[in-house]
Amino acid sequence: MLSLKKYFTEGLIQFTILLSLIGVRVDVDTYLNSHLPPLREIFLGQSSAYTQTQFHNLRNTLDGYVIHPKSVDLDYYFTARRLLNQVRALDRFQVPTTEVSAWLVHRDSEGSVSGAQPNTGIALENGSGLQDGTVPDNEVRENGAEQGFGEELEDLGAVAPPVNGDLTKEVPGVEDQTALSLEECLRLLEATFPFGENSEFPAADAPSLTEVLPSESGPSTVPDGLLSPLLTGTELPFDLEQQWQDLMSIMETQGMEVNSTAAAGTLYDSTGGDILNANYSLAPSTPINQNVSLHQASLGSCTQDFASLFSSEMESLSVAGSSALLQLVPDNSTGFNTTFGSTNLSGIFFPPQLNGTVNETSGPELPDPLGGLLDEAMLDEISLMDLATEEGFNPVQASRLEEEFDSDSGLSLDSSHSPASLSSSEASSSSSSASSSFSEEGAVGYNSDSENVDVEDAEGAVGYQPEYSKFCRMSYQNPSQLQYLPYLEHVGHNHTYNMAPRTLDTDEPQPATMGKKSAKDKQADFLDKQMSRDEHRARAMKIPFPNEKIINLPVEEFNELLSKYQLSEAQLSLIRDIRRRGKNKMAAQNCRKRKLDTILNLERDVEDLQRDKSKLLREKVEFLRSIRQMKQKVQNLYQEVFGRLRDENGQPYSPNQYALQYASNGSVILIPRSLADQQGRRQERKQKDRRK
DNA sequence: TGGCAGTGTCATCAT
DNA sequence: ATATGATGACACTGC
Repeated sequence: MLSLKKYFTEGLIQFTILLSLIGVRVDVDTYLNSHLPPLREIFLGQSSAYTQTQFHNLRNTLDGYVIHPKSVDLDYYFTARRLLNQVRALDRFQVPTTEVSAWLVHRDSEGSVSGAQPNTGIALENGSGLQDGTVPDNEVRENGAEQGFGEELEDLGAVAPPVNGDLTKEVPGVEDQTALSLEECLRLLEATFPFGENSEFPAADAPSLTEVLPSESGPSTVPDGLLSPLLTGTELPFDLEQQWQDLMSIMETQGMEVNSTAAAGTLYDSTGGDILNANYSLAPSTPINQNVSLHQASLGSCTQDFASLFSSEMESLSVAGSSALLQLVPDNSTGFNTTFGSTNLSGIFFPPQLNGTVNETSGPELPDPLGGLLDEAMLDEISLMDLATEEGFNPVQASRLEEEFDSDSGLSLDSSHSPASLSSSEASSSSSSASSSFSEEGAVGYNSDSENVDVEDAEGAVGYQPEYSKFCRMSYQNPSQLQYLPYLEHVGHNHTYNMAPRTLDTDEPQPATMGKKSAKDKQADFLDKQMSRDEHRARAMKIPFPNEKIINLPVEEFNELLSKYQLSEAQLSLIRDIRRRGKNKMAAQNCRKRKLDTILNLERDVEDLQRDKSKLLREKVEFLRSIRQMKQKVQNLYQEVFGRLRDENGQPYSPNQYALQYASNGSVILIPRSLADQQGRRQERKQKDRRK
C-alpha cells in the first residue's frame, strides 16, 4: 500500500512536471502537501518526519525516501534534494513577528498637530469608528488603557508610535479590531500556501498572539517543534537584520526590485516611533472595513519633521499627498501565526512595480508585485560560479557526486577506466611497472612487456616513463614482439634510410636467397632486419661492444669502456654519434609521450568542464523553475492581502498609489507607492555600489 | 598515389 | 667546456 501510494505520488509529480513544462501551472503542494518536503518545509520548518536518517544508506535517501542509484527517478531525486536545500535555506526568512500591522500616515491638511504627546502610544482608531461589525466589542475594548489611548488620541488628533518604538507591541490593544481580517488572511494564506496536514498546527491549541509575543507574555508556550520558526522578538533564532539581508540578497540575486530594508526598518524603529509619537496627529476616526484595521495617522504641519525622519534612510522622500503607512494588526494570532509565520514568505511583501496582472475577479485590479522581477534575462545575470562559491558549492565534488548517480549524462562517468583518464599516480604506477626495455639497437623504449627486459642492461637508462596508454602502446612496443601482431606490423619500423646502401647491405642476406633459408637463417635474417642503422654501422666498424652499452652506460663507465680499447678516431666518432642518436631517440620518445599526455589531460579537463557546465545549467533551470513558482505564490498572496485592504471610506486602496512593504520589525506596512519606488531605487543603488 | 601516423634523426637550446 | 635532456622540424616507412 505504501509503495502504491509512493508510486502514485511520484506519478503525480512527474505529471505535474510535464504540465509545468507545457506552461500549465500546477500547485503541487495542494495535492502533495505531505509528500513534497521542499515547499512543505518552507512553511513548517525542518520536520523530523523528513529528516530520518538511514546511516547505512544515507547516500540514497531523500529524507526518508530510499532511492536506488539506478532509479529512473534520480533526476527527480536530485531536483528534490536541491530544492529541499534551497527551501531549508529559505527558512531563514522568517516572519520576525507574528502579526501584520498596517499604519496609514498621511498629511493632515487641517493642520491638527499634537507634538506634545510623547507617550501617546500607538495610532489607534477610535473604536466607534470601526465599522467592522464582525469584531466583537468585548474584543475591541478588552484593554481599557488602550481604549483610553484611543480616546485620547482621538481627541488629540495625533498618532504616535509606542515609546519603545515597536509598533507591533502596542498593537495588542487594537488587534482585536482586525480579527476577521486576520482570519481571512489566514484563509488566504492557507489557500495560497497549502500547509498540508493541519494536525501539526491545531488552531485550537495554538497560542494566541499575545502568548507568542515575547514582549508581552514571555516565551511561547508552544512546543518548539511547532512554532520555533514563528517566534518573535527575542526568541527569534536569527538576527532580524540578518534575515533581512538574506532576503535582500535573494531578491538581488533574482533581480527583484526590492525596497530598502534599512529604510523601512529605520522608519519604524524606536526612534521613528518616538518622532511619530511626538509630532503626528491622529486622524479622528478611521472606520475599518473589510476586516482590515487601518491605523491612520495624519501628518499635520509636521511635514518637515516627517521628512527629516525619513531623510536619514530615504533620500528625497516625497510626502506630498497622503503618505500612508498601513499596519495590519492581527487579532487571531493563532491562525495568523501558524499560517503567516510559518510560511516565512511574508517578508517578500514589499511590492516593486505596478505592472502586474490581477487574477482576482473581485475587487480592484492589483498590480503584480513581483512582475518583471524574475525575468529570465535578469536571472541570466546570476553568476553561477559566484553562486557556487557563495553557497559552498564545490564543482568538483558536485561533479563527482553527479557522476555517481547521473546515468544519463551521455558521458563516461567512470573516468578511471578510461585510458585517457589515468591519473598521474596511476600513470606513474603503470609506467613504473612497465619497465623499459632495450631494443636490439640499444634504445630504451616504452615497452610494457617485461619479457625482454634486461634489468642489468637497463642501468643508467632512466628516461621518462610515461603512462601506458592506448595511444602509446603500439609505438613503444618491442618491435620484435609486434611482428606477430598483423595490425601492429607497421610499428616495427627500421629507419635505416639514412644509412648508405652499401653499409646497409654489408651483412644482410640477399633477397634472392630468402626463399631457401633454413629456420636458423630466417631467424638470423629477422634479427638482422631488426638491426638499426647504427648497429649496422657499428658492426661494419667492428665496434667491440654493443650499442646498448654505448647508449645507456653512464658517462663515467662509458669513458672507462672506451679507455679499455684502442679505437680509431672513426670508431670513436661513430661511437659518440651512436650514443648521441640513441639518447636523442629516447628523448624524442619521451617528448612525444609527454606531448600525448598533455593532450589527453587537456581533453579530460575539457570533458570535466563540460560536465560541470551542463550540471550548472541544469541547476540554473531548476532554480528558475523554483523561483518562478515562489514568485507566483508571493504575487498571489500579495494581491489577496492588498485586495482586502480598505481605507476609511471602505474603498480599496489603489495599487497605483500604495504598496505593501515589509518592515524591519516584522510588520507589513502600507506605504505610498512613490515611497516604495524611491526605496527600491535606493536599494538598487546600494546594491550596485556594493557590487563595485 | 596522396595522406597520415609513427618513428628516427638533426639542430638547437637549456640545464 | 662537456654531457645530456627537451623539442621543433624534417625525412622516411608502412598502411
